[in-house]
Amino acid sequence: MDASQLELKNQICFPFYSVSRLITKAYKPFLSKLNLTYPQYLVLMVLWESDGISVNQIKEKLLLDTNTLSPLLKRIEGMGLIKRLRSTADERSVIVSLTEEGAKLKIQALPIPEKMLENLSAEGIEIDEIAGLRSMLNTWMKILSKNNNQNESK
Amino acid sequence: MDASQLELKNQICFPFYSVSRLITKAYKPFLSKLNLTYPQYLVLMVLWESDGISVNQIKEKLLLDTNTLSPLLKRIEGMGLIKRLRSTADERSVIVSLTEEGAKLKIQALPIPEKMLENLSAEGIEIDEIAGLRSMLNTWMKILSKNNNQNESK
DNA sequence: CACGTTTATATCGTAAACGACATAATAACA
DNA sequence: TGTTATTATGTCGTTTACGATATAAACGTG
Repeated sequence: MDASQLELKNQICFPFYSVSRLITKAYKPFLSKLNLTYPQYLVLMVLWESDGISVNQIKEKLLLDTNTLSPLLKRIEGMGLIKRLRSTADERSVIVSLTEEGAKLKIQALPIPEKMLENLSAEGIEIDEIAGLRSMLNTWMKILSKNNNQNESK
Repeated sequence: MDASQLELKNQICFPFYSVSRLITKAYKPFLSKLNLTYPQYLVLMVLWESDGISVNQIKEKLLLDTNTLSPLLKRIEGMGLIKRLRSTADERSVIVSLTEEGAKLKIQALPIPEKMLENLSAEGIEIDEIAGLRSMLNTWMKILSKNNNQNESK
């Protein structure tokens, strides 16, 4: 049992946790111009890509549970960017769709990803490295979320 | 301006955000046996490595601000694992040190990192890959946290 | 059709995160 | 020395996360 494994620099979760928070913080100047938080921006990205989907479909795309999504969606609705309507086909489902204002916000959001990449590369992070890392993380995401679902169905 | 950059699968922040949450969730079964949350575990790891340091030193190691750390430390103190004492040398500082109970908890925490690695590799994630990723993320952490400090001092 | 089960969503409580701001102690320097 | 600036910590309010639990609709099966 190697005690050095408990040192912070040898942890795998800690750098994930920190880098995730730091990148979210790096998004903040761009997102605060649109009066959005990062999770709100994620929801809108999902809807800009596929409008009129159910809460459950958003849950699956973002890997967030409904106890997180429900209040999050309510706030975005309160800002007038989305509407929530019970599905008539299945009254358990709630369909989330963009308002005109919410759809228009996409235009202002368009330059954000590019600007973020510019910022990261200005900090000395290679663009190639980012692309490689992204695909690796997407693989990890699939593996870990599968495990997550298995636990849920226990 | 490429609209596909706004798609979730092309984002760099989203996989970080998700993988970070999923790994934290994977820690949960181990940590809940010790009645700890992940951030509480991080604080204890810092103290197990260097006991009797100031809140400010913990802040620098974990990249968490004092408005997050103060209540976090209070909770850990409430659990009887640490003590907080004003430094006599500099009365602005608060020195955090482990209680006997807090120090003993390290023994129970020792097997956690190894078990986590076993779990990840059982999921199909290569150990080599983890080591490489860790060093890459540690580099990113330094770059992004430097930028973070620069913003603070503006 | 009745009734237990699953599904979709939501509420509640607690613990992070973090911006904005407050407070007290120390440092810096005119 | 007096006064301004900086440093270390903390409080407050808001938004996420998420476990536990609730509720209503739909499904499955005898």
